Amino acid sequence: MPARNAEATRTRILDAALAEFADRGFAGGRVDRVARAAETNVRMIYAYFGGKDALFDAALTSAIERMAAAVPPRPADLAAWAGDLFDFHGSDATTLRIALWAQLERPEAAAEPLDDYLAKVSAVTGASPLDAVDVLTFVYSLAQAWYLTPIGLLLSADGRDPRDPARVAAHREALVATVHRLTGK
Amino acid sequence: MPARNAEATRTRILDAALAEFADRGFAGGRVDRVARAAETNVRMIYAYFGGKDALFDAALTSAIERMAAAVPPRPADLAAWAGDLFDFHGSDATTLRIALWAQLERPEAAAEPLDDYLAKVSAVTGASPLDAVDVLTFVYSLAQAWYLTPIGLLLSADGRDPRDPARVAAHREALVATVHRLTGK
DNA sequence: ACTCTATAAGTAAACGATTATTTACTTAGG
DNA sequence: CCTAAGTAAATAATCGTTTACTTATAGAGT
Repeated sequence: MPARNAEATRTRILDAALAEFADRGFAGGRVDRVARAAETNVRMIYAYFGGKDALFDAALTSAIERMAAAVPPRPADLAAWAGDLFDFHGSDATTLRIALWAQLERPEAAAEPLDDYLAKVSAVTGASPLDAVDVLTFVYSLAQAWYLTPIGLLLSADGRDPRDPARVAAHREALVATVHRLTGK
Repeated sequence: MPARNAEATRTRILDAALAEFADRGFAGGRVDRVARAAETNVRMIYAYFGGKDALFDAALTSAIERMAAAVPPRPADLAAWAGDLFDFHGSDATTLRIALWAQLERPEAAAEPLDDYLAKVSAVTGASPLDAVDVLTFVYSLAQAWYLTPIGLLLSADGRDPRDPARVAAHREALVATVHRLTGK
């Protein structure tokens, strides 16, 4: 391992950028903070990625590729797929957050990476009384619902602690059952 | 109508801030742009609201109060409520966007205003096999699903144009039917 | 009615701190 | 020793906030 490693530096920048943008968004994300977290300097970011815009897009694409790899499309069993997505977002909020931010701040860039992934799911949606794309948006949305709900709201409206693993597991069960019913059993 | 009107100026600032923050978020929102849109100057914003943080919170609360007034809670008919929410967000994306941004950028401030509103819905959830809070998060999420889906994704995955009113109406029907089934008919 | 004035409403400009981006320079390695 | 990798520092623009100032308006005292 040489002291100078372009590939490794690029990867460190990408990882740091993903963490930064998922946490603070594009407008709130700081280039010099990414450089410090990646143990390099801003000049390298511009050398490898061109600018803040391109860095964000690269981080977004990277995150969605990881999700696609960790949670493969399962068009034949959407309920199981929803459960997988739920677990994935529960173990790490990064992907959900950067995707949300992309949707709000850079809607053009938001579509492309998700496109390939979700298209595979909508391709074969089994036998449902509903339109395939409607089902897809519903299922994808249901899998995120828990994490999009303000925690303070859950704390006050629910009798149980939303951070309790048992509570989360209960919601997961409700999710899988709901998608099951939604897709026509 | 006097040339000097504190109440009117305050209202203009609040409306301009809501539009600005819904469009660009907290970090991306600019105080001087709000001042210009409100036909006043930044000093007034600090006189009336104290600072950017408090201005955002005031705009968020204002937006959710408008939503609560326009789409009253209907715990007895969640499917109809979901349809109302869908129509509301379809006619104006402001509330959905600023709420999403608040959830990402200011999670502490995000909960409170929504709290009262959604608590009323979850209070009486009729007869459902699922937990009341689970149902609430599902229904609220389903009503937003269409607008949280990247338009580019819909354009490529769906055979129909997602901006076509007929297509939107079809999704609305699917939404109401789904919530109906979800709440145990 | 009529000033006079205290105070609220409004404005312009500057301050100080950041921020994305670039220029100029240094160093390691084949 | 030449090129790619890495670094430091400057640039130029921007942004939230404050200071210092001006103007209108309502009400008290005559």
